[in-house]
Amino acid sequence: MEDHALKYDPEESGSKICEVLQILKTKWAFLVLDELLKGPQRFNQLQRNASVIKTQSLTDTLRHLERMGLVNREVFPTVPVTVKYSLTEKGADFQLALKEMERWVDKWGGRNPASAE
Amino acid sequence: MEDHALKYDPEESGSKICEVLQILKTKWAFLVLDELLKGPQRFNQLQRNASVIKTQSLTDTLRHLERMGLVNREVFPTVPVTVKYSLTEKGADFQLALKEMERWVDKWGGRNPASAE
DNA sequence: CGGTATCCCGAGAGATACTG
DNA sequence: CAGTATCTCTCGGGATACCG
Repeated sequence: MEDHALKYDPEESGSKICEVLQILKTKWAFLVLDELLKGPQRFNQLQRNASVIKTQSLTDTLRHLERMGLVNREVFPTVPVTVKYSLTEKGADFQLALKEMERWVDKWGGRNPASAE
Repeated sequence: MEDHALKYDPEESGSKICEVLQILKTKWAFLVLDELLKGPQRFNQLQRNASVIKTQSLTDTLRHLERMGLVNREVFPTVPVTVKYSLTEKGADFQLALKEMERWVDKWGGRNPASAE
């Protein structure tokens, strides 16, 4: 399994942004983190709230974020197993970046600014 | 040509983050924007400074960002053509998000915090 | 409920060569 | 210099089925 996707070295490329991208790995990470900011959630909740993400991608993303230390996974051995996902301090701290991006998209919309079209 | 990749509707998915991801489209966008924050650059400069991005991907990304209104492209009909890429107001405004991510990666590093490994 | 296991496809991205 | 044109290939990710 291992870490795999290190096609380039962040240090070498000279950009911290690269490092961020590698930690998050896929775009879904942004979405999952954003979703978990609303509070801890169980797997199915996440799936419903972020329904654009498919089961497999969601698991992958969660596992990855867990390994990167952004997400906590707690298992409760109840009758049907219950699993709670929550943000770690590291994960929660990413919220400022997310909020900034939301502010940005809020301000600039999806398209060109002066495009009357 | 058109807009193509709208596999899901941002509104429907309920997340502005999705919208951001669609505007940027690929991870390279982050890197290119970050690079252009240092000032306007010509194609080859960008390629050298962000050498992890290959020619084709760089063009794609630049064209995309241009269409999304984040980047300006100016052509100077000098002897060998000169092309200058710079950020638009919209593009430059994304810098806060980038800086936030850099602060974050700076603080939390690439790995788990308490991971003694 | 909370996943894992597969199969499959398309797009992102690498490498190389060529052009106005 | 600043790209475009291909070709290939990997991998993210969709769909579906099954398991503890």
